[in-house]
Amino acid sequence: MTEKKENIIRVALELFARDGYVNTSTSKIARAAGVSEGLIFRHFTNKQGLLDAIVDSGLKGATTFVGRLTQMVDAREILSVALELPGYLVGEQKEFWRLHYSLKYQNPEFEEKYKTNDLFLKLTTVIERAFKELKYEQPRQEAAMFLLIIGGLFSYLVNDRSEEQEAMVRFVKLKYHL
Amino acid sequence: MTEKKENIIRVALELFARDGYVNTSTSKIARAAGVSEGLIFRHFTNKQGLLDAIVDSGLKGATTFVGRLTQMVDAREILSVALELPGYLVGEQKEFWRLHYSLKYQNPEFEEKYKTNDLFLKLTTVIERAFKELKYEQPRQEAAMFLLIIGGLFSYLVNDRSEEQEAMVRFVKLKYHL
DNA sequence: ACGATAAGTGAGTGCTTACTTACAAATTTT
DNA sequence: AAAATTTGTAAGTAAGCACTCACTTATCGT
Repeated sequence: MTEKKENIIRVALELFARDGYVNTSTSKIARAAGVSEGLIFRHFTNKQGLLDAIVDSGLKGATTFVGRLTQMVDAREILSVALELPGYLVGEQKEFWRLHYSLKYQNPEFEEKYKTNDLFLKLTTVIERAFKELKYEQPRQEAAMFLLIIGGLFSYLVNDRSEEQEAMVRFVKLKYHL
Repeated sequence: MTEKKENIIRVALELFARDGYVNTSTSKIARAAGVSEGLIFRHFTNKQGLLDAIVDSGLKGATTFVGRLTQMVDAREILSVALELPGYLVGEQKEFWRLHYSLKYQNPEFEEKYKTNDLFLKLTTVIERAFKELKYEQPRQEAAMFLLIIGGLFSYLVNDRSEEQEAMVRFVKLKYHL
């Protein structure tokens, strides 16, 4: 991976996250990255290809995190670590997760295309298992609600409300005796 | 309001919600609405003006609903009705709420511009008051978490998952003894 | 019936868009 | 060191964009 190619990816993520995918032209990206516009197409074929490269690399962090979760055994630990998922992921890739949300509500095919639902499903399964082990009466529903809260934590962080996110994590841990 | 003007608004909402604001050109709207493109600008000055008209009218339902909530006295009724907010609003204006979410994550100035935060704050206040009256230990945090769940209900509905939304409403009502 | 205002049209306008092409320079392979 | 491949550029291109303008048609108060 040449330096210029890395530049393109880095700058494109920045602009996509700030202004949105559709509002960011390839000429803007080229200018900001200090390369010719043609180079974008040499490396990524088209604008969508550039987005694909960004999303693929961005989802890796989430995939490994969820992978680690599925291997844990202690139910309380699973729930506790799952609660820290948003803070962990957004902490090191905030721009990517902003972009993720803007794409999700703009492009209906987004989720299936990048298989974020698979990831989500895995997360659901492992959380449901934890609630089952903790003898909650409706583990499936508990898991769904827990995931709603985790989703909310994401949106806190993506919208620069990290204090509220931290307070909420503490509060939820208390509520669930974690 | 002439029939053609109404047509423009209706069709534009449909296309904005389906394809996104930026991806929908004024010429497409004109064609789909059966009017000349110039008429859009005669009535709404520019494309943003058309969006403003759509959002202003779309937010009215939410405003009156929250207004009614603030006048209720019974704490349990407040929480119960608040839980039905997403179903009620999305039920009759699903396209608008899809659009709302896509704009929210695309345009950073969206919330302040249309004052949706005011609405959200009012909702927070009334729910916190309800939890206080019900003698919950941390009414502020309880309210924040309750709102996270309500936000999740919105995203269920906007993504065509109404069964999950209904199941969740029932489950939450049970959990909070509503 | 008339004059004014509002509603509506359609052919432009200049600009930006994603993308291509022909070519040059750098790097790697043999 | 020659050949082949990869990386890079600059100047296009056609299509689409939001918006304008000169104009016609309909509505309506007097």
